[in-house]
Formats: sequence, C-alpha cells, structure tokens
Amino acid sequence: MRRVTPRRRQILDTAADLFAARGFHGVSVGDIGAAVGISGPALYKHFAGKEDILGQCLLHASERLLEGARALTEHGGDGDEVRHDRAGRAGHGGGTDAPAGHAGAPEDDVLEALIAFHTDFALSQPSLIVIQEREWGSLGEQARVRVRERQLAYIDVWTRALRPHRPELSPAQARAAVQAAFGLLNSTPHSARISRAAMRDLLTRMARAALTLSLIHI
Amino acid sequence: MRRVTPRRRQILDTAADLFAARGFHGVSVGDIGAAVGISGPALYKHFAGKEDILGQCLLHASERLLEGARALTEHGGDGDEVRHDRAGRAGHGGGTDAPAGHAGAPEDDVLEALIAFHTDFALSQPSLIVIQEREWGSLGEQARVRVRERQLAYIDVWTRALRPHRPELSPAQARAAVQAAFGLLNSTPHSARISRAAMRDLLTRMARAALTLSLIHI
DNA sequence: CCTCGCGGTTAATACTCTTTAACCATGCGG
DNA sequence: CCGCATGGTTAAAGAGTATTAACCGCGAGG
Repeated sequence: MRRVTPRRRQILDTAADLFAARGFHGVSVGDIGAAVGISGPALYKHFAGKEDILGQCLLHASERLLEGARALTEHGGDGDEVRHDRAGRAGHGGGTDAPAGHAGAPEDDVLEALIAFHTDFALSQPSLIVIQEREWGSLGEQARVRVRERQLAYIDVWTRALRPHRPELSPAQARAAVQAAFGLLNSTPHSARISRAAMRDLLTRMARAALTLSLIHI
Repeated sequence: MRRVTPRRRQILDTAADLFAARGFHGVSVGDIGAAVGISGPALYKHFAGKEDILGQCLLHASERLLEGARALTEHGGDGDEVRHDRAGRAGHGGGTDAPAGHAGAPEDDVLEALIAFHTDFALSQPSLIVIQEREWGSLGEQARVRVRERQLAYIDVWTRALRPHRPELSPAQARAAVQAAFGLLNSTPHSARISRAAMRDLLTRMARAALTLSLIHI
C-alpha cells in the first residue's frame, strides 16, 4: 500500500478531476473506478478508502506547491530581503515571456518567481488547485492538519516575499493580500476561454499589479 | 409554496451557510432542519426538495448581484464609455472611504462602483458568494440555466465597464480579467483575519490595480 | 362551533453509498 | 510445476439518504 505505481497515479489524477468537477461527496468510488476502467471495490487494492484517495491528492498537491516555493527562496539566503540574483523558473515547462523590467524596481525577486511558479501550477493542474482550496475540509483529522500545515507554510513563504514590496502592510494584511492573489491566480479553472499563453501573461500581470501597485490611488 | 415567509428566508440563509461550509452533497436535509430547529421532512412544507433550496439560494444571489450591477450602470446611458457623473454607492451599508483620486483617470466610473458593490456583497454574504461559484453544477437543468444566464449577464456588465479602461484587451481577454478579479474579491471567505473595513480597503485597491494597472511592467 | 389549512411530528420506503468478503486469473521466482 | 502476490471480479452487508405517508395541534373565518 506504499509505493506509487502508474495505476495509483492514474487513479489519483482522474479522482482529482472528478472531485474538482463534482465535489468530494458528489463522487462515488464507483464513479472513480469507472473513470479508470475498473469497477468500484477494486480501488481498495490500491487505497485504504475514498478519503484516503482525496488525502493523497491533497498531500501531493500541497507538497509540490510548498517545495516548489521553497526551492525559489533557498538560494542560500533566508529570503527576507529582495534578491537580485536570477531565480530559477521551476520545472513546469513553458514560460519564455519573462517580464521586461524597466522601472527602478527589481525585476527578478522572489515574489516575481512565486507568481510565475504558482501561475504555471494553476494552469497545468487546475483540478489540484480547485480541490486544494475547497475540499480540505472533507479530510479526516490527521490528514487535514498535515495538508493545512503545508498550505500555511506556503502562504508564509509568499507573505515573506511580499514584505519588502509592501512594508506598510501588517503581517495580517500581507497574509490577506497573498490569499487574495491566490484567488486571482486560481480563477483559471473558471475561465479558460483564451489561450494558455495569453492567460499566463494576463494572470501574472494582474497578480503583480494587485500585489505591488495596489497602494496607488486611481 | 410561493411567497417568502420569514421561515423560508431563515431556512435559505442557514442552508446557504451549510452548503458553503460542507458542500451541497455534504449536507443532509436533516442537517438543514436541525439548524433551524425543526427536523428533516418538515422542510418539504416549504420547499419542493433539497435541490429546490439550493436553487432558490442561487437564484436569489445571482439576481441580487445582477440587479445591483445594472442599477449602477443605468444612469440613462448605456455605460459603454467612461462616465464622470456620480455613481450611487449601492445600498449595502458601510464604505465611507471613497478613493481619493489624483491621477488624470476618472475616479468614479462604473468599474469603480462595481468593485465597491461586489466587495460589499462578498463581505456581507460570503456564503452566497461561495455557493454561487462552486455549487451551481449541482442544480437541475432548468434552474442551472437560469442561474447561469444571470451570472453571464453579470460578467457582461463588468466586461463592458472594463472596456474603456483597457481598450487593448480582446473581449475574451477582458472576460478572463473580470473573472480573475472575481477570484480576488471572492477570496474573502478564505481569509477574514483582518477587520472588515481593512479587508474592504485592501480588496478594492487590489482589484483596482489588477484591472486597470496590470499593463505596467515592474 | 367547527372546519380547514398551516406547519410540524414520526414512521416507512426506496434508494445509493462505502466497505468487506469470497473468489478468480495471471505472471513470476524457486 | 508450485506457490503466491497482484489486481481484478461480483455479492453482500450496513449505514445513510431524500422523499413520501399518515397523523396531529392550533389559530382564524364563516
């Protein structure tokens, strides 16, 4: 019941899609089984139960987000000040359109890298994004706290990256701003009528503006 | 089965909270009944069924949003150009902190009013916001299309209001930008660690920046 | 007075769901 | 060839669900 066989991976992927589309309680184990070509109780050869499937989805998603974010901040420093060295683009494919900086502000700090990273993740794994933000309450106690820990740590990485840009914000305000930016970036499952590249460009620009320029009055 | 008695209103409100918290399929009619002090099948004296309750919640929410938005645009004009006359603040209480404009841009156009209106709605009715964006798929055919019509019309009002600010965006891009802004404004149920006034201010500023300033490169 | 509709009750029906049990094919190490 | 783990099957159990049925107290209008 431990290793990750291709079948298990397939089950997790299709289950994530179903959970995202109809909600955890709106999907039966029969539905999941049928979606992968087997039927109902065969899933119990791979997972302990329905809740375990959701748990593995969420553990995997939150872990990938957190580790990706931490990889962007750990260039040797603690990430509490704006860094000017090149931030790696995170292995999620695509994304040749790096923002052409021109103002005095640093163009390649951690926040910029986080925006690009999260946008790529949301565009490539919309189902994981959806269930991560709305289904973590359907988990049992132990799995929920583990997922929640990673989610809070992920928010914390973002909040620290935002601080140098917006020193006037209190920690609580910065957290709220980060979560609002998540709402913006995670809106991609609800739209998807323009090309992926255009969506990526639009979302990164909007998130950048919302996070760094929102002190300007119109 | 038609008129809106206080009991019916109470049922709809508490059901909306439950649906927002645990999802439509995660709430039983017994749960809803218990939450209002009656038990289970008594709900059928007021509504045709569980799905009908969700339908009335969503119809009500989408109607209030659409009518509120339309009231802001209908000052006699069609709202396709930026208007400089005073836009009414929408009767949702609060909100004395009008943005102090200083740049050349118009400070009180329809978009600004829509941002304020939607922010107020999201802050005062978070449950309706949540179920409106994630539970409309649990509706039957006829109710779903009626709710969806209103939602699309609401998006359309926003998109038209955004056009004069961002003429370079294609209609599809403008729609995506509007939905991203909704994601940002609707993030309020996930945070709520700062005061309502501070949240209102933060969200309106971020949405304003995301929608109107996102063409600026950092 | 008395009927009658309104809003409630509990019991019962007819599912559907998760999970377990019992069984079976197949490929592989010895 | 044997044994057996792997991954699948169907049947069944047991809990939970929405919905309906049958019944009841009660306040108001004739």
